[in-house]
Amino acid sequence: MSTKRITIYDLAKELGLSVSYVSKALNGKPGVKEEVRQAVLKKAAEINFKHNTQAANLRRGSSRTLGVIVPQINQNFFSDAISGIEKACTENKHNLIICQSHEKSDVEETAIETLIHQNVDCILISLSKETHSAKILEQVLEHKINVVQFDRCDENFPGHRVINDNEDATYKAAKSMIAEGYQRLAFIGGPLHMDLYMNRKEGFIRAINEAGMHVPDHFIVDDNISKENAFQTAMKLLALPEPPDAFLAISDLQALGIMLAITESGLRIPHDIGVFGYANEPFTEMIIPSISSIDQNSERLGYQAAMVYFDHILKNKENHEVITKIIESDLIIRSSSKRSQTTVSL
Amino acid sequence: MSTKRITIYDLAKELGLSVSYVSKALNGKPGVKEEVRQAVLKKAAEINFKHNTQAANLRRGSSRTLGVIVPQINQNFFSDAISGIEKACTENKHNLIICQSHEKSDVEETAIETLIHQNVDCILISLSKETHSAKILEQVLEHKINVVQFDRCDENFPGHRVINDNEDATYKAAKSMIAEGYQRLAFIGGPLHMDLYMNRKEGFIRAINEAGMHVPDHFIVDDNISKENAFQTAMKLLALPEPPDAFLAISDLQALGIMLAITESGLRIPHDIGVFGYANEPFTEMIIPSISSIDQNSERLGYQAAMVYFDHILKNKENHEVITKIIESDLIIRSSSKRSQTTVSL
DNA sequence: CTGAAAGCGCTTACAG
DNA sequence: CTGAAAGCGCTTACAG
Repeated sequence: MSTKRITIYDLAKELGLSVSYVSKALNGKPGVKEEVRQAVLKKAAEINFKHNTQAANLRRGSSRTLGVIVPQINQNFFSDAISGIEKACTENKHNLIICQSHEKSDVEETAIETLIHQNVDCILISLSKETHSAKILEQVLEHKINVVQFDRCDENFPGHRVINDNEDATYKAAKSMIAEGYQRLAFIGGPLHMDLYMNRKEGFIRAINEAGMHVPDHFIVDDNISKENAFQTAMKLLALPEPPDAFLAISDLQALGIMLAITESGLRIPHDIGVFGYANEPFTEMIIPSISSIDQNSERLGYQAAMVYFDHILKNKENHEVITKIIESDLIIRSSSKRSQTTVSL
Repeated sequence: MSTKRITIYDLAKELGLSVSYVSKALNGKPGVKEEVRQAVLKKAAEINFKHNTQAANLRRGSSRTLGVIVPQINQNFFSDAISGIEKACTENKHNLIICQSHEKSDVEETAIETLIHQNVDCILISLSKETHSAKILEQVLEHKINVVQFDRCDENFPGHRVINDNEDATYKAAKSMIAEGYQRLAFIGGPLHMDLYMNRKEGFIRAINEAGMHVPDHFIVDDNISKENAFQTAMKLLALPEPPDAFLAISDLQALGIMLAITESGLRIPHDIGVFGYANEPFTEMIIPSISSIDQNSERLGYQAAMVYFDHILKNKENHEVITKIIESDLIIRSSSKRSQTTVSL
């Protein structure tokens, strides 16, 4: 029943040429007369020949395929990063296999195994929340597969990485809030075992110190990553005799939780209390008041992560220099942190 | 420089067995002593052998890989559908290659070419907005690659499809608005060359007719798919001497644009005007007022699309029956269409 | 229960 | 400019 696939043999026979010559013609290798090449291409289209990439990969020893593992594709940061990776792959004629870890380190390990089995040339990875140490990645290297970490990296795993200017981003966000006249800033952070959350916290502290401000210890809350946690924490802080008058969060969902708490406490945003989010998720500009946030330029980040492979690893195989690229993020100031001039729009 | 990959030959040599026997042991084929199988597995782990899936696929003639093409992965409907497809693939030990058409039919064609080159066993596709006819899919079939369409299908291309109960969803939504006391319903639709938009329109009309209501022709506007278009249209309709008192949209972004127009016209939602969206995007419950919408159960839809391949195509190759699965969607009634009892929450 | 041999569809030295 | 042969890493009849 299963009709056989049309191969390069069929093509060669049709044309009365040798298989190896046809292969060269198809691949645009030198030493093939241009007319012959055109004839081969024409006949290929005619008999509906499709090159079998997998067979070629097997012979060539490289798959021309990258793998990417992210916690979740349904977060804009990651789907945009993937779009950037895709773009780099298309430009460089590579394929991409996308895997999700769903924030679980065992699923992450399975994904890595799969990508090894698939013989990918390089794995781009943003670690799951659960992953405290990226030892698995060493196994990948043993298989001569390259690794580029992006966004969520393990600092103990030495290797290429592409990240945001996390410290600088929160530093600038905090400074902008101080400039708006907020005096008692609180910081709602993430789990400190992840570098990026640590850095975001440090940026906040730097801005505070530079301004000569004092922030009570209990105004800095780590490992508070969900909307619900942030809501609870904000409720508690707002009930204090001396509550904060501004919140800096490390995610937009946190910011949303905080805003809910502020409204519930009968206070106004940004008049009484200012709020700053992180990631610039689409909903930040859809709600009222719109949420100030930090755009991570995630598509560019993804693109650059893939380009570490194409520009660097692929081109100079001897050079074992480790690359670190920093992608600048942008401050997006909207209503939620703009005390000086309150505008309301949908 | 490039250390050679560890192959089944190395494994066989280490164990003093034949290559073919080791292969059988690894694949759990019958006719291998259990102790031998265990020994092989143990040694494989020991010398860090990783099975080369691509080589096996080449020999076996099937890639055990599915390909999925969606317009955009950064829309929740699609990323959730992909999660469902992934789940089905994992359960059935298949791999998945994800491609985006970015709503362009030429990119879509390239993606299809890529998947053919990758020798996938089946392509799951939701067509791009630009694709008026899915002739390319016929080419896929010529290559003995199966096709399952989901969500956005070409009705002229005969084949398996998994879709929502689009007609029923808008029918129910419209009925719920009528029950809330809205009298003059308007429908802001999509491009009619896509079945699903046509069906959504038909559902609306059925509800109207059943209620014995009259809807003026200019209250039904097709091909108005963006937020901006919907905004403009709503502005125009609201300026009429006899404006609508409710809007049914076929996307949440449209609903948002409509709400903006209502607010701008100095009217209140849902008191003066009701709004119903479609797709149940996360932001619908984040804004005030929250938007009533239709949950498409997209993860289940994706899962079922993949299961058409696993349950049906893979298992009975002789049986050429064409499958159509309908995934029921759920009405999610929130503030924007609830006139009887107005609740406000963040 | 175990193994020798052919072949999946290509590409890459090598030879002419 | 053109071609014959080997081999990428597996699996699958077939034979014993």
